[in-house]
Amino acid sequence: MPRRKVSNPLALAVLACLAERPMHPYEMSTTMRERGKHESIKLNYGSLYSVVEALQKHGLVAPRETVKDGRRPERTVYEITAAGRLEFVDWLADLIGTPVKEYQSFEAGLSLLGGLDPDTAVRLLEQRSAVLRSQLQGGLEMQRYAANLGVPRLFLIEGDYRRGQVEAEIEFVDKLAASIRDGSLDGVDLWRENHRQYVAGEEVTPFRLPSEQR
Amino acid sequence: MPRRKVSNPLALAVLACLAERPMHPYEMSTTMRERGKHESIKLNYGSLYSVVEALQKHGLVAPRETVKDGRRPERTVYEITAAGRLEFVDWLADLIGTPVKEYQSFEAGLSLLGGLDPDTAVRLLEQRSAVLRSQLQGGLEMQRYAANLGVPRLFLIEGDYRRGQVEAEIEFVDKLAASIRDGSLDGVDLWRENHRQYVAGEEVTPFRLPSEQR
DNA sequence: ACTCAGATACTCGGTCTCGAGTAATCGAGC
DNA sequence: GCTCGATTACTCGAGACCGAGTATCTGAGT
Repeated sequence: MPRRKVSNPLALAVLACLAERPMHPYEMSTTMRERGKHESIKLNYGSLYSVVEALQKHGLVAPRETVKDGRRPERTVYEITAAGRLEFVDWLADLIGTPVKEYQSFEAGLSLLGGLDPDTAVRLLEQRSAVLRSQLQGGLEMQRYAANLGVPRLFLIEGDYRRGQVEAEIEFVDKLAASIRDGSLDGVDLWRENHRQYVAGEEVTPFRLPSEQR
Repeated sequence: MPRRKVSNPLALAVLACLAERPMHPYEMSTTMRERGKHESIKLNYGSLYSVVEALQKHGLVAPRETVKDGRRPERTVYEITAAGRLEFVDWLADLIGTPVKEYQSFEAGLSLLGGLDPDTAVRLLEQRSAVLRSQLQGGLEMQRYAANLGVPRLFLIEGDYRRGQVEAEIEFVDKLAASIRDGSLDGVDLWRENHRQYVAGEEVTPFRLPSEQR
């Protein structure tokens, strides 16, 4: 059983919306989009409806009324319950106060970097750096624009966080590329040799710790 | 249809293992653990076997032999195919060269930070910072230990990346906590006022852009 | 020689996720 | 007043994911 009865972060966003006022699911989705929350919390319809249903099953939200409007599909308006408010702050506190390990695809890629040849790796890292830089640029403009509209910084901190992470990643990527290029990274010689064997069709001698040497 | 026939990163690790030599699934799992790859790529048995099956279905790996050893469950040894090798480098190149947006739970939490009261938020951010610092410490020791054993840096870069990300996060968290505490973050006054209303049972006046003001 | 923890090797079915698909209504423009 | 694309609002089934559970074997200790 997962730590929480409903574990999709989208459920937290649903609780956040309903903490403000009752809504029907589709309205939650538009609200989230308007406020840019979908940049931080994955939103898709399938999950939205199943998450609301799950929240209801656990008594964290409750249907308040179902409006039938012409022959349109009826909208069910939900409200948050007392238990839902508790769950909301508890969950949120958890997210902020307790870091959890998350698996990122770039990290996965890095851990297998040896599977590429060094020159290709450098080229790709440089490409990544360039894309990250332009994303960073875009993010900054977005933030300046929002600030101009008068949105308080408080509502833009996710962006600040993201920016910090991207900046750190750029720094890392650039340094890594450089250290492969100039051979200063410990292990590149070995790496180069392995790939030479590989393209030559020879058997590749995998790395062994001194202690594992037979 | 996802970008790749098999999209679980674990499949990439499987290809990486088989690129080295034929193996049976369980051996892949132990190999990954020995090399610490499970820190970067989520590994669990259920996924492992279904992923191998999926790879086989798409012709990226093929069973080489099934060994029956006493009355133990038989082990099926797989090998990588030519198509599998192509997929491996192509996928890996993609992971390294092209950043993708990933949803992190802390970012989700930050985007809803307004749901906590400011003083609680500060307390939780301080707590997070402390945990991150100790994780960072642990990671550094691990790395020093591995370096002492003679593992080339090349095989530890995931850790370097992670460290950079954690350091950036600590910096962000500390700055954010400070700016809430001393009130220098634009929007805290509003935030405080909202929570005052909230605990007083008054109706909370949500933030509106000047342009949305009625 | 017996026991029992730990390693080996995998299976299974329930839950969660996804996103394309459906179907009705609104409204701008001819 | 008609058409067509955008918006509103939700449904559904295929497939991914998970991790507890099963069954066997090895080997250290008594």
